[in-house]
Amino acid sequence: MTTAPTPAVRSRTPRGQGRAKLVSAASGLFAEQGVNGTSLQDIADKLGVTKAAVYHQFASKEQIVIAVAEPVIDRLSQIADAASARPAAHRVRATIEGLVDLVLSESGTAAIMRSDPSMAQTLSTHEAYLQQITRIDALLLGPDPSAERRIALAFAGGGIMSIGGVPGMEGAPGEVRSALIAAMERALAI
Amino acid sequence: MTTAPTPAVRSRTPRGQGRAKLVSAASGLFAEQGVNGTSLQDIADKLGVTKAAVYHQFASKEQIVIAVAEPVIDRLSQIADAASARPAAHRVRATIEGLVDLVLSESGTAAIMRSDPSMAQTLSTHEAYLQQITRIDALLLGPDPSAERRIALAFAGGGIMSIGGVPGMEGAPGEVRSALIAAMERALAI
DNA sequence: GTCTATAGCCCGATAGAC
DNA sequence: GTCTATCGGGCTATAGAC
Repeated sequence: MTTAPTPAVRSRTPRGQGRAKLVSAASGLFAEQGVNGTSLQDIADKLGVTKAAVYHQFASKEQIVIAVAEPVIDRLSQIADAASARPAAHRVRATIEGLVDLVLSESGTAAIMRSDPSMAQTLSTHEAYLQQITRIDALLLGPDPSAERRIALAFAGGGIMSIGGVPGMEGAPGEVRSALIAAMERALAI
Repeated sequence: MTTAPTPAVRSRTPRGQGRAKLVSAASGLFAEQGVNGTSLQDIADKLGVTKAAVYHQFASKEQIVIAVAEPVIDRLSQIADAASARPAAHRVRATIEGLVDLVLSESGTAAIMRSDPSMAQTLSTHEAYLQQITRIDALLLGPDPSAERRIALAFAGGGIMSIGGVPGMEGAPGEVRSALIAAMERALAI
């Protein structure tokens, strides 16, 4: 069949250059002030437009919250895909590396996705998010995990996702990455 | 001199049984909904009174936020005191044990103190908090820490403080405690 | 796709009676 | 120490012109 090629990721951004800018602005504000602490007026001001212009792009504030989270959810999916394709012995390491790279590049968004109450409530009913978190947890736990390892995962998960909120992590890039990978491997080593 | 004994901790709760109930109610709501997501009306409703009654006890919402954080700050101070009094070789372990006991007993409050943007803003100008955090960090870092250890501390600090937000941690109490201590020691071991 | 204008609601905070 | 009542303002969201 010679059907027209369907773009692999047409995504939820049908057409819109302004939409991407809006999501970027909202993401930064959410990370600084929290979701509840950020009004649509704040977002509009940062873009130099009015609230009504924002509402032309998104039907509600919750839709903006989802749009902010979606790139991170997509990357969680990619991390789980890549790790699952590797031999069992390398899956934990591959998952850890993927998560560290994720929080280093999307630090603010990753942090609020774990800790912001408003974001948490939205994501708790967002199937795509729950699916990917379940996959990541399963990869990090391995088969037949002990209670000790489950607790260590809760600890390590909170640690890695909270890194974005910590100042002074911008210094030597490669060093931060390897140190975080090492710390997470140690935390999970049981 | 035989002056009247000054109560060691008269605290900021001059007189008030209702005040303690109010702080307790606010603490729970802050943990569930975040500070920005909790209105004075929410707090008043949980107590079965009106907003005006809440304002009789606290002059502003920020004063409630500080009152919620204060017991945790006091315990951080006690942890640092106790750990500092021990031989250098035992200080890290003593600090870790203190922090684990703290998050297991004040889980919700500890979590929001690390992650809630509104709480963070209030605490960033609260000298008592900054002092105790500095002491705890110094105890966990030890003398002349490497960059690697500083990064591990940021990771471990986020992990331990976020435990309160994780479900399913209510199970076997002693087991959770020892598993968390072990995970944190491993994360910091460099 | 952006604007002005506004509806309708809830917010934090205050005044004053009991 | 709790109440009723209210102020001024910001919030999400909508309507409709350009």
